[in-house]
Amino acid sequence: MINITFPDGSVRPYENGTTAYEIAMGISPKLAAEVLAATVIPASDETGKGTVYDITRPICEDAAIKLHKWDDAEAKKVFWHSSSHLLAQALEALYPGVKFGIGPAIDNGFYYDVDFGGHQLVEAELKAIEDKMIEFARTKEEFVRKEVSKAEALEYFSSKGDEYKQELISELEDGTISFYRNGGFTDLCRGPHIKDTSVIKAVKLTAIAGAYWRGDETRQMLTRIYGITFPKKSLLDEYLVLLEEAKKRDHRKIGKEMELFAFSQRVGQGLPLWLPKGAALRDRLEQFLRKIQKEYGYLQVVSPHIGNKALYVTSGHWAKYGKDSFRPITTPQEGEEYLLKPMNCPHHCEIYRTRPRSYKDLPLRFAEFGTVYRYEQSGELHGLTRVRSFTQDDAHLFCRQDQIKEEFCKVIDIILYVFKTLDFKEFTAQISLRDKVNREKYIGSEENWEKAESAIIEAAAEKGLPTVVEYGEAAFYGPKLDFMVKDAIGRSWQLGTIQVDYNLPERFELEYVGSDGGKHRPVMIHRAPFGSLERFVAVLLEHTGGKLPLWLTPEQVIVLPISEKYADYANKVCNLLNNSDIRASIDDRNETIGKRVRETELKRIPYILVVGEKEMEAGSVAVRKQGGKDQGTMPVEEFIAFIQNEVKSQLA
RNA sequence: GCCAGUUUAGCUUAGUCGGUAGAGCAUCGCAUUCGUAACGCGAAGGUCGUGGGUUCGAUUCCCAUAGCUGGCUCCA
Repeated sequence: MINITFPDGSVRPYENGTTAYEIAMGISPKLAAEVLAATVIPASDETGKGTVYDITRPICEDAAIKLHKWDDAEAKKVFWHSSSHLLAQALEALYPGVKFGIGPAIDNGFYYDVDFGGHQLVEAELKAIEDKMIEFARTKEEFVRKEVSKAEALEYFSSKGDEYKQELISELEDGTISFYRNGGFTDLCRGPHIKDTSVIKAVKLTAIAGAYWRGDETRQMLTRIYGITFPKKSLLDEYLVLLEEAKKRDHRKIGKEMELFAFSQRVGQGLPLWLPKGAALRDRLEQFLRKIQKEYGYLQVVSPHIGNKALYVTSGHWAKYGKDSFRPITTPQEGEEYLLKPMNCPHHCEIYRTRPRSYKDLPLRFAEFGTVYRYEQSGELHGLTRVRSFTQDDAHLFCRQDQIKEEFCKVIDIILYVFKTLDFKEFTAQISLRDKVNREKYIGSEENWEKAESAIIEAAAEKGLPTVVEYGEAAFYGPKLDFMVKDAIGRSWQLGTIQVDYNLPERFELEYVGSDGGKHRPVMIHRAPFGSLERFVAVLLEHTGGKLPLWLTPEQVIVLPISEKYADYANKVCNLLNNSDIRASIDDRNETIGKRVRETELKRIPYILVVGEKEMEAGSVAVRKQGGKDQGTMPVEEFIAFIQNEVKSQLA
């Protein structure tokens, strides 16, 4: 007998070799039908993390168990991974001779990389594949696990002629290899899987894309088929609705509708043009940050858009990124070369060097809304989130070793204030450290890296941030802390970043005179709460669906006179608002009030003031809030105070 | 950069199995002077992304090229 501990702490005895499915059955058949996977934490497991098991896999020692239903991430992962096998099974039935790469579960579904030989898969074929998957799912095929030897595994796939699987197997250790079979399809797989295919009720293949074998651009391009499956048809429908909602919130669409920014083929790929309303929006965001940064002791600086190549040779960026950047700008002077600035830090280092610095000067915080230019690969460009010209809300903090943590904490405070003001309620902080093994790409000493990494970890802990640690995600010059926010419909975006840098001060030979009279090297911290204005505006538009907070939105109020007769009064109201720094305009076009209200709503303007006979006589306005909420009629002065209060409360 | 798809009026789009294109919104004119999500009538607007090729004839077929989209790789 073995003892199984349940999440509520209760312990029950079971026969050795019992399965999660049998345990669930013992509780209720309904539960057993819904359980897709189980986390089993054997008493001997010192990490306490346990392993996700197939529900049919025997449990052979005392263990804690957690049964996973669809709502758990673990269950979804197993479900989708199994679905990728179902996809492969369907593909093998429909396209005999196809070869398979890998087919994992991802955040939203799964994919399988497939080599179709000479065949070019087109989207029209997906429907037939979906139907075949459903057909197989209904036959209730069990996922059967089988341990195989390395030789056996190689033999199977070489007879099948699948060189991709053979390559994968050749890298595995003998004795750790397992196959899973569903119906007539057998795949190399570590598992775990769902019990059988019958729980897969709804299938949607979402996209076809090219993907390099093993992510290596020098190797074979495989066809990647993306899909998602659900245990209920209604869940698929909900998912499709969410996709529609995401489409509606696309910042590229909203940016066009709200006339914020545009692109021109003639200006060039990835070079956004900010239209008047968008430029004003940026300006408001800049002022917002300037104000708080001033409170935190930042000093605003300005640096040119180009810099001598020598500057980037010194910084090391030329060696690392030179070949993939915009080409150097030449001059009439033989041998003279300049680069469009790809970052602001080297310039700020030179600003630091303009005079000898004392330990009393530190920390020194140089801030700049600095526009930088990077030659991103053409296929990588996307709306405002990935462009070739963008403006960083950049700052570099030069400080003493003992000040790092405090400076870090202060930056975290600024970032949290930004998130709060812009209503990003959910976020996590990702601590990016060096790769655990492969360390030759990092510049700087082991000792300095250790110090930097622990400073970040401590600061994050002190501020109580929800954190995840990622190894191998650090920049080449230092570890970093990145903030990932969740938007209103649950998608994750990377925003603010804080990075420690022991490298540039070294390269630029930055120094300060300490209290001991000796020369010391300052530490540099890069930070950008928005990341870039472009990216931030994009995320903000997707987060809010274009319904920006009142303080930020391009047009706050529109005044609609019922007819021409009240246009003069409407103008008067509009002027009063403008004089009180409220962004108001008038729409006195010869259109019905209904039509103008509709158009104003579609333009996402927060307040509509309707004025006619009654309002003109009383010196009042009839207030309608975005979405049709009638706020009643009030004197103009009262409305002005009302708006000013709302703005003030949003910025508090 | 790589794979695939896509590009028709300012915007959203229909369409032509090869015979030079049709709509809604926006714009302009007329009518209307209106009380909270589309009043009516009329007009104008397109060398169908660009350059080649095939053809009696190309927006449609083929090739090249650019932009865009979805992925891959990349992201200082």
